[in-house]
Amino acid sequence: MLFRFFTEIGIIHQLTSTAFQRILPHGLTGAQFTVLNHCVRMGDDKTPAQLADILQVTRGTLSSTLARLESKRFIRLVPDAVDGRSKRVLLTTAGRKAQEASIEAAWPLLGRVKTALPRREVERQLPALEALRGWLDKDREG
Amino acid sequence: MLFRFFTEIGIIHQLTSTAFQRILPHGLTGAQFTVLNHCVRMGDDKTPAQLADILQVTRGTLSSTLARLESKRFIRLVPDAVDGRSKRVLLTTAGRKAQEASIEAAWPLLGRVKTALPRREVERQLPALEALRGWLDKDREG
DNA sequence: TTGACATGATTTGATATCATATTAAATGAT
DNA sequence: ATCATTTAATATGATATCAAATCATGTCAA
Repeated sequence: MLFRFFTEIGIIHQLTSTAFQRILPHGLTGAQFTVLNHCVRMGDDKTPAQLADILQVTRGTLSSTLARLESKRFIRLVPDAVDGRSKRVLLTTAGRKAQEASIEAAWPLLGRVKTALPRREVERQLPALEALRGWLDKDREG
Repeated sequence: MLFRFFTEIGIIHQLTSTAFQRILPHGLTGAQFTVLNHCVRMGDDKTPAQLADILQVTRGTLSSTLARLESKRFIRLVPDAVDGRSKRVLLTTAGRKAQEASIEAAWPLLGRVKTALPRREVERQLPALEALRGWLDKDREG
């Protein structure tokens, strides 16, 4: 039962993330978009370590994603002024535009999904998912 | 809102699949376990193409997972008797034991998760997730 | 002050995954 | 019968991901 639940979650993630990836512009991947999107919506100027914690990936993984975004000139990695070990992730104008173009491109896909998943259904499920995510995050550390 | 929903799904999948992977025996990965588990529960003797459709991965992806399982002697790939292009995936005794050992090893993890996600909550959510998965699968093809 | 430990970023090695290309075998039309 | 198309499996190249290792810098205690 519980197993079935997580299997469904896994397949839904699989299907949606590859569908989403196919429509992204500039050869962006889902992971790359996630970074850009966070910077646009929650602000940039965070360290890679902070970003990795927020996005729930390892620092090594994020390091490689940041390198690809930097080579596309969508972010810049600048040394931190006070801590010599640290860096800061800054969104470029091109990066902001790429995020906007991605949202734009996702419209048709989101529209289709809405027909299968009405707003009230999302509202019904989201709190439980958020709670579960929070618990899993805590359990992982403890 | 819809975006948030899929973000939560993605992170939950991320966290649970790596936690699960850490407890798996024999260096099994989640993808490898998924194949063994399907063979045990739904029967083996399917072709790679059938299995790929069921598990919602591409044939190329499954091909590589099957190669690893075969090198661990957990499955055998035998030529199909009637169709010269095709093969059959057969579970070995060692493969069946590995699936059992995996289930065994997952008990503590599942127990912990149950405290955060009671059975009635799963029952409440599962139908909607299954419906969504079915819809996504259809949409992907059409 | 210096040596031990902690922290930030990166690198490496393994696996998963997709898209695309390739090869082999079956099927179908002419 | 032969050629074109379809289908099965595999191979290739790119990216994501984790775990573990490495390297540089910072911090703290003796």
